[in-house]
Amino acid sequence: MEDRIYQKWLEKKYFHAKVNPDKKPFTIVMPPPNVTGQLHMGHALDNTMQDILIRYKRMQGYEALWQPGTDHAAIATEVKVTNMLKEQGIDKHEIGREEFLKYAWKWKEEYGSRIINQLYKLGASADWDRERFTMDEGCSEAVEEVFVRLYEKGWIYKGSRIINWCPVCQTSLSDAEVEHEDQDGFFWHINYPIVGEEGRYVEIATTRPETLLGDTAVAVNPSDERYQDIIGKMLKLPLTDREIPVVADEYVDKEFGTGCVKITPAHDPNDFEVGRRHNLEEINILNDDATMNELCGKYAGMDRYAARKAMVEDLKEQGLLVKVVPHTHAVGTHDRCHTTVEPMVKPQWFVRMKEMADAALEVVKTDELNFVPERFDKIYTHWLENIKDWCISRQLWWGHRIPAYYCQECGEMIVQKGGAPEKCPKCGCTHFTQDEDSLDTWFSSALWPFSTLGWPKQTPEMDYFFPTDVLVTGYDIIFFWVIRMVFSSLEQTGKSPFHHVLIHGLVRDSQGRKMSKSLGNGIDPLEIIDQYGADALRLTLMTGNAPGNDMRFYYERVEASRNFANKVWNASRFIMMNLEKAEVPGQIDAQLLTGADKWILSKVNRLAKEVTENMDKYELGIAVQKVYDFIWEEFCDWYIEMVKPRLYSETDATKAAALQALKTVLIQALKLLHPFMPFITEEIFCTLQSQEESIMISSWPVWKEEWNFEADEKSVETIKEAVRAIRNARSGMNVPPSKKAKVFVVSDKQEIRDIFENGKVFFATLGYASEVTVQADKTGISEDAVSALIHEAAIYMPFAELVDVEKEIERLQGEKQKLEKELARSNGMLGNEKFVSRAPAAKIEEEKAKLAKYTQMMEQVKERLAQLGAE
RNA sequence: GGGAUCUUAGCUCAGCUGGGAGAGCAUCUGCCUUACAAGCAGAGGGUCAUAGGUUCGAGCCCUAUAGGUCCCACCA
Repeated sequence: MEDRIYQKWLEKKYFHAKVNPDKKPFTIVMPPPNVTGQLHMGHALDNTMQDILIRYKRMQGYEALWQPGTDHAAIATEVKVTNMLKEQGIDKHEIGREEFLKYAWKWKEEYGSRIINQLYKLGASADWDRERFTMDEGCSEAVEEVFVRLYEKGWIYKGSRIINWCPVCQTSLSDAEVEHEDQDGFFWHINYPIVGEEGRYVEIATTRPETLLGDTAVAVNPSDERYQDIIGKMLKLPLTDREIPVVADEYVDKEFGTGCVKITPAHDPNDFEVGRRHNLEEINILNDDATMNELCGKYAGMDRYAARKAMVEDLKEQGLLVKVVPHTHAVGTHDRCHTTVEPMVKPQWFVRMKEMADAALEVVKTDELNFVPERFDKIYTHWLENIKDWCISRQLWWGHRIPAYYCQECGEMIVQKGGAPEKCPKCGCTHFTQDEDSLDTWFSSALWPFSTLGWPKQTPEMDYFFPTDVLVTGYDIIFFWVIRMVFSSLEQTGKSPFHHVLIHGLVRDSQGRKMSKSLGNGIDPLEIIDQYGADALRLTLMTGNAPGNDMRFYYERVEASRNFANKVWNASRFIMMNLEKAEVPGQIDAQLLTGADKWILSKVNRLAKEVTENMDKYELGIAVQKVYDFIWEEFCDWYIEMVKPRLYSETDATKAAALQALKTVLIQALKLLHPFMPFITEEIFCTLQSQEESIMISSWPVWKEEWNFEADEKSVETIKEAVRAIRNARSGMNVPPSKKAKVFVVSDKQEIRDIFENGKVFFATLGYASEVTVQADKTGISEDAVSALIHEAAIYMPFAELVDVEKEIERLQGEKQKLEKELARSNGMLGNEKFVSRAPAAKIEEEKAKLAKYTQMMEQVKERLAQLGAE
C-alpha cells in the first residue's frame, strides 16, 4: 500500500515546488546524507521531522520546498573505495589519482541512489526533481567561487602550521574532526644534562618521550625562582648529539610536573606556539604513517610506540630516566577511524575565522537565527568564541580540488576559477600544476543552503526560496555543519541561511546505548518499515520525546504505534461501512446535530487550534500526542459509542447528521494526523471521499467559530461523568455489561434533567441501561438500589438480586474520604487570608466553585450513607 | 578545568509561560458488547533525587549537595 501511494504522489508531482509569487515560500534544505551511506535511525528521525514540517506547511498553503541531495563525504567515501579496491587487489597509489577517481565516480553512481530510495520508503516528500550532489557542476562552481573570493580577501591562506594528522587516513584534519579521549599513560621524568656543568640536570616530565628527538628547547616559567639561573643555558639533548637552550615562557605552569617542559614545536600545538615565540627550529621527526623518520638515527623506521619503548629503555640504561608515574591524559583521535592523531607542522590551507565568526555570533544575538531548543545557542556561541582558523586542505583525492595552480617554471601560485591559467603573469610560462590537495568535505556542505538553489548565479529560486526557514539536524553536527553554513552564508549572501535550527537528539537502543556498527545494536529502519509500516515508525520516532533530547528505541513502542494505526484504520472502516449503508447528504444540517455531535465538533475544532499552535512551536511530540488522544479517546471510545444507537436505528431523524459528523470529524482528524502518518491517512482519505484527490494537498484545518459549542460540551461532559460513575459502581460489584439495569437519574435541577433527557439515547447504551428514567426526586426507587453520585445528580440502579449493601457502603465511604480531602484542600486555600488577598480573582472564583461543588456532593454522599443505615 | 543536561508510577518518558501529578508498556479485575481481544470497561501504583530559599501557592523559579549522561578544553 505504501509503495503504491508514494508512487502516486511522485507521479502527481505533489512534492515539486516552483517559484510561485502567489504563494508564500517555505523552505527546508535536507542535510545531505553521504552518498555511500545507508539509512539509519538518525536519518529516519531527522527526515521524519522535516517531512512533517514540510507536509504541514504545504497543507497550510505555502509553496513548500524540501531541497534534497547527497554529500560526497570525502574521507568516508575515499576509505570505502580504497578498501573496495584493496579487496580486488588494487592499490590506489599504483593506479594514481585519475584512475582512482573513475572508480570513485562509478561507486557514487552505483550507491548514490540507494539512500534516496530508502528515503522514499519513509514517505519523504522532498522535491526529488531538484536533487543535488555536493560535487555536481553547480555546487562545484559555488565552491570555487567561495574559495577564490575568500582567497582574494585574504581570508584563505596557505601556511605551515601545526595541524592534526591522521597517520592511517594520511590526511590533515580540522579541529572539529578530532575527538579527545582519556587514555591511561605515564609521566616519564627525564634528566637533561646541563652543558658544561657536570652532574647537573634539568628534570622534565613528558607523556610522549619519543618526541624528545624533535625537542629544540626546554621551557620554564620566567617567574619560577627555582630555575632562574638556568634560563639561557644549553642542555644536552639525550640520545642525540644536539644541544638545546632553556627558554622562559609564560605558558609553563609552575605547579605542574617539574615546572620544566620539553619543547617540541613540530609535534605539539602549544610547543609550536612557544617555538614561534622564541624562534625555535621545528624538527619533524615523523613520517606520514607515524613511523620515525630518517632524522631519528637508530630509531628511524620504528613505529611511534615502538620507538617510545626503545627510547625509554635507552634512557634508563644511560641513567637519565628519573621515574615513571602513571598518568591519564586526553589524547586526540580521528573521529572516523579512531586512530590517535599526530600533531605535525605541514603546509596547509586555512580559512581565517575571526571576522566570519563575529558575524555568525551577531545573528543569534539579533534573533535572525534561533535555536530550538534555545539552550543550543550557548553551544554555538561558545564554539564560535573560541574558534581557530579552519584547516580546509585534505590530502585526499575524492573531493573538490583546490583551485591553486603553480607555474612549473618560476613556482608562482595563481588562485582562480575555471581551471589553470593560460600564462604565468610572472614568467610567461604556460605550464602549470594544480595543488594536489582537496577541500574538507564540509567546505562544500557549508554552502548547501544556497549552492543548491543556484548560487552564485542570481536564480529565481535564490530570490524566492532563500533564506530557508528551518534547518533540522542533530546536536552532534552543530560544529561541523550548522556553524559553517551560517558564517558562509552571511559572508556570501549577507543573510543567515535559515531562521530556525531545530535540534533533535540521538536515537539510542533500548538500553540507552548509542546505536553503532561495532556494538551491532543498530536497528534498521527499513526492517521496521517492512514489519510495522512507515507510519508506525514515524509515529514512534515522534512520540514521548522533547526537542533536543535523546530517545530510546524499542519494539514495544513501535507496537504501540502500530496499534494506533490499526485503531485509526478500524474506526475509519466502521464509519465507511455505515456511510455505505445510508444516504448521506453532502451538507451538515445544523438543525439535526445533537449535543453529542456538537460536542465532538467542538472538540476537533479546539484540537486543530492546539495542534497548529504546537506545530508552530516545533513541539511535534505534543502535537501528535494530542491527535492521538483525541482519536483514541474522544472520537473512538466516546463519540463512536455515543452515535451507535442512532446509526443502528432505521427511524432516528438525526442519523444522517451523525454520519455527517462522523465523516467530518474523521477527515479533520486525518488531516491533523497526516504529516505524522502520511500513508494511512491518504489511503483512508481517498476511500472516504472523492472530491479531493489527495490529503497531502488538502487544506490544513483551521479554527471555525461555527463549531464552537461550549454549552454542548458541558452537557456531554456531565453525561460522561455519570457514565463513568455507573461503570465504576458496576465494576466494583463485578456486574458484566451484558447485565442491563434500569437507571434512574435524580436531580432537583431542571437543566441537569434536561441534559439527561436529551442525551438519553446514548446515555442508556454507555451506561448499560435497559431503561432511563429522569426525575426530580427519589419516588419509586427502591431504597437498596446501587447509587452513583455526581455533581448535582444521583444515579440509581436497582439490582434486585445483586445488591450488596456492605460493598455499597464501603464504596460510598471511600468516596466520602476523597471528598473530605478535597474539601479540606479547598477550605484551606480559601481560608488563607493571603491567598484570598493576593491570588488572581479568577483563581479564587474557580476555587469557590469547586468548594460549592464538593459541598453539594458531600451532602449527597452523607445522605445516601444515612439512608443505608451507616452513620 | 569549563559548560550543558537529566534524576517524576515497576520500565521508558511527557509535563510548554508556577494554580488540584500524566501517557505508553507492565500489573490486577471483569468483558469475544455486530469497527477493533493489536480491543473494551474498571483498578492499583508516585513525600516529582536531597537540603534550603523565593511565593498566597513550587515537579516547574533561585542556591547548594549527591548521582548519571554528554559536549568543550593546550595542563606538558
